[in-house]
Amino acid sequence: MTASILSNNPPALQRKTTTARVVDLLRDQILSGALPEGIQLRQEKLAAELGVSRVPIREALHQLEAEGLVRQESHKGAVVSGLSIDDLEETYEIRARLETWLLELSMPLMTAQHYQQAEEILAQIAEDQQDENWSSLNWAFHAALYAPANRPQTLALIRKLYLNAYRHFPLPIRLTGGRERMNREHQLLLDLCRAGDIERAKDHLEQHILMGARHLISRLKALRRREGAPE
Amino acid sequence: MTASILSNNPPALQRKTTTARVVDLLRDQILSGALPEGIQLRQEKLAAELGVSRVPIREALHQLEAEGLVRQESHKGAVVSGLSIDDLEETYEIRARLETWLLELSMPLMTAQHYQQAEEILAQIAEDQQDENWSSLNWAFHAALYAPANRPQTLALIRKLYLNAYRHFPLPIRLTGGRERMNREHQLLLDLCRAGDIERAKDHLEQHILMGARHLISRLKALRRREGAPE
DNA sequence: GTAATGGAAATTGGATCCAATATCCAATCT
DNA sequence: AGATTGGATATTGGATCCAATTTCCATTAC
Repeated sequence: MTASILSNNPPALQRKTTTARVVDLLRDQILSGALPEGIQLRQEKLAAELGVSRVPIREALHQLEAEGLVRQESHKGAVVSGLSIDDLEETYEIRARLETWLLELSMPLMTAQHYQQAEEILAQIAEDQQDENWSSLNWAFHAALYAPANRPQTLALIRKLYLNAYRHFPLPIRLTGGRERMNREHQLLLDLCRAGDIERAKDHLEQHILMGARHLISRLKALRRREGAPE
Repeated sequence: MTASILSNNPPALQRKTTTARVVDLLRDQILSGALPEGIQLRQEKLAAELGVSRVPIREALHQLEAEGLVRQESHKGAVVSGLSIDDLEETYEIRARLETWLLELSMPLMTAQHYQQAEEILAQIAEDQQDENWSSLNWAFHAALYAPANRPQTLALIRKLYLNAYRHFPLPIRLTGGRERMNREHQLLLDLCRAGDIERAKDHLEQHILMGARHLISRLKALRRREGAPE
């Protein structure tokens, strides 16, 4: 390839700096799993592939390190970081706490329009037969439920946890409980919201999140066992 | 001054990279309030003061940007970021949620040793007449209560929120409710833990956090009103 | 007098060059 | 043979140099 996966320069104005675009690109690749956990990120290689010098690469790596997506050691370079099983479990517990809270704040403020919007996202999920956009649609559904709570920082935090937890898994593993169960749970959650039953909705959401975590973790454990002792 | 606030090189080995030390230094200065919200960070000036080239400065700024401590715009440089009042309030709400949760997990696992440790921190706070270490001791007390829960990620997250919220205020403002009230609340919280009364302990902790937020915010509002419209 | 314009100075962004450290492999010693 | 050492190679870290953008101020037009 010639120069530049990056050079999709917006025709009119190129507002973003090279470093920022490198950050965005690498973040996408990591969160999507294209750059899997544990892989070495060589500065020169990346620079060549993206058609830039090493400087923006280095600045990008520092930024990603602060975001927790890569780890760097002094003269050894950058590696895409992973999550231990304990970390993963904890991440889901935090999500369960914060999401049930946002739902509680949100429910009294929900209007027909909100229900409508959530319903549409569920319809999109149903249409998405190949699950190409499953992850982002799933997030969109959750986010739609919490929107009325108007807690942008919390929402951003949860989103970060969500993406960071999911990224490690190839798609088949993410849909642990099966599409149908997921869809049923989402629909039930939305129905409980419509009914205004805050307690049951919270309980259900908590189960939804923690069950997902449990399935994911058991699959992951099995996977890692099969692979022997992955360093 | 000659070269280098940084050059406290550990006599034996200098393990850390220059960039990392710049990050640590700037983070400390920002979180301690030495570099106040809104101040411009000129790369060349910093480089000269620290006795290094601009490269590690730039990498450090990118890292701090990812941590949310500074904001950068394309050719305009870096500015120490602030929190809006809404953001501040939200931060405290998140803390209230997560900390009451950790306390709930923690309490059944607490032993005499944990009580002892917390008590010692309270003693240190009492001794610290000038409140030099008030902020870190206050955090240490909270962290000590949550230690048995064994949720390192959550604890790190809360700590980050804590520091990021407090940094904007000069010390007198932080101790909004007055030393005595703070100490009384801490002592009561610890007593409730000893008594094993989870519900009351959680309630009290929540009030402790949210009241602190309310006082802080009202003081801050007054302060900003007095200053006219600070950009 | 005020607004607009042009250009110099200041500042950031990116590339290249050099130094420091780590890694790898062959030669040597036990 | 296996461990160890020494040096070549690869890779990262830091400094300097150049280009691009913004900021500021003086000049000009109205």
